[in-house]
Amino acid sequence: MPEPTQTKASPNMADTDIAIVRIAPETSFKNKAYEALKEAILKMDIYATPEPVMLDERALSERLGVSRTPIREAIAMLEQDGFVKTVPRRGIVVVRRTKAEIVDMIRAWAALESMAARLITTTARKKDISALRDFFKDFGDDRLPQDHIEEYSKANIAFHQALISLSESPVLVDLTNDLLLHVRGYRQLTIGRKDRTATSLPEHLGIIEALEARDTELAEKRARDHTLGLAAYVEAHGQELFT
Amino acid sequence: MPEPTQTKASPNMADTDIAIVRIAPETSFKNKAYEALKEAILKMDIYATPEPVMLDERALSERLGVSRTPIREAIAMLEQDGFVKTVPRRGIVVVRRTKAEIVDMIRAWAALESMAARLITTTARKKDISALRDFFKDFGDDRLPQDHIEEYSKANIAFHQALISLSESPVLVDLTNDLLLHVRGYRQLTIGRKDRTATSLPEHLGIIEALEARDTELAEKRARDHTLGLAAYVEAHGQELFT
DNA sequence: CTTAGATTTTTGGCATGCCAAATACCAGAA
DNA sequence: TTCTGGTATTTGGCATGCCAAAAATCTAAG
Repeated sequence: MPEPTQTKASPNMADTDIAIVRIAPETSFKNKAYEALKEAILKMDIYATPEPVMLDERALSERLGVSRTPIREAIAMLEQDGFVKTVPRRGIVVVRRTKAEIVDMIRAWAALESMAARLITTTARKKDISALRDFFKDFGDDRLPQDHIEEYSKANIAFHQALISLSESPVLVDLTNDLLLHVRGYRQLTIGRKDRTATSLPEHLGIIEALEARDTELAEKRARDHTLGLAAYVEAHGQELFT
Repeated sequence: MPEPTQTKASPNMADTDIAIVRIAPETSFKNKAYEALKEAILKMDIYATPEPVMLDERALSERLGVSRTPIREAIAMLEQDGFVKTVPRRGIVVVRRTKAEIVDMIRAWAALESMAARLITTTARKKDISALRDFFKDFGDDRLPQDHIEEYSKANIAFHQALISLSESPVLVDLTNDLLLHVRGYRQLTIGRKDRTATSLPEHLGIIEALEARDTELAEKRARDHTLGLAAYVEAHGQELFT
């Protein structure tokens, strides 16, 4: 039986072949809980308090208005992501990354982004590459990034995500997004620092130029060195975040 | 209350401060199920049959002798890994990767491995680098890899994993291991192909030499190009796997 | 007041059962 | 025979309740 999953449709139905895919499966409580918890974890400043942040299944199920079952499934998913760790009979703790781990993640990010840069030089359209400049159109000699750090930081992240998207590589996009979620907590405190912001914008423009020039090796190198620079910066100046 | 989670220990206990962490929490059914299912999925040849492979919660719980609850949690974890996908009221399907996805994963792998090569040139010990040759000590002009494909394929994977481990970067190790698990199904059918095996060993030796020479850029390039070569090979010759 | 020991409470792990959606199956009409 | 409508079954989603381990609390001896 060649097509066991497809019931034979009536003739006038098969010919029209209307493009209906499937009705919205309206996400389950499990997925809703996963999204809600993930957002909550990312929003909280895990590194503010010295005590580990704990989660309670029953409290969460009450807060979200569902039973513990979907909560537990969501927790299992978050544990796979590395956001929480459940200690048997002890509790669920929100994972805190060490400086070394953050630096390590940024290095992996650099690797993935430099590969994205490679791919872009061979496949992306000129128009799309040039559009990357738009993220920084609000900044210039008359409006320095270091004077609008919060705003520039947002543009910065958006630029990097758009850059990687241009590679049209789902794997690179997904992996870097995951890494970014873990690094973001620190990123708020480091990427926007004035001393680094000053060099950031020219480096970004340099990456774009190399991409436009279809210079694969140079684009890769600039993308890599730029992000490795961030890693080195965090490694050198991120100490105060881990007191 | 500064330390609410820590009971005040008796003096003679606190002074010794013995390095006992915690007795083995003997993995839960959830984790056992996760490992068992993961191994089962990796072991089966998903690409052999044209019909999608389905899993059944109840059948699995019966097979493993536990209730559905830990099974469902394990399934949720596997879904995060991208090994299965549960379709709301339809079933749990083992995910089949397209050729494009596999190629994409191999490219990401190339990115991560080339970064590992970079790091190794600056941190690894000479002794450990040279030890990488041992994986291929059973092969040479008198015993060609293409004549012992199965054996060489194993050595090949072991070499790559050992290489990345030398970077001492947990993130790179974990990410590449995850990617390898997804690619492995294809790898059995492609990495061992004679036409590619012939060039594989010299390339590996070339990587090792660059690492020993502490030539960061060259090591990175050789590691990247080697794995990108595999990606290009799969893209060009892997068609028969997706009939 | 300190501390060892018993007791209560908390917390995650897990089994069980019901529900609704989707499917498979079946009988009757054309 | 073929198609249609309805029914039984399958399947994942979820709520509930009990259990044991660990922690917190209480109690009484010193």
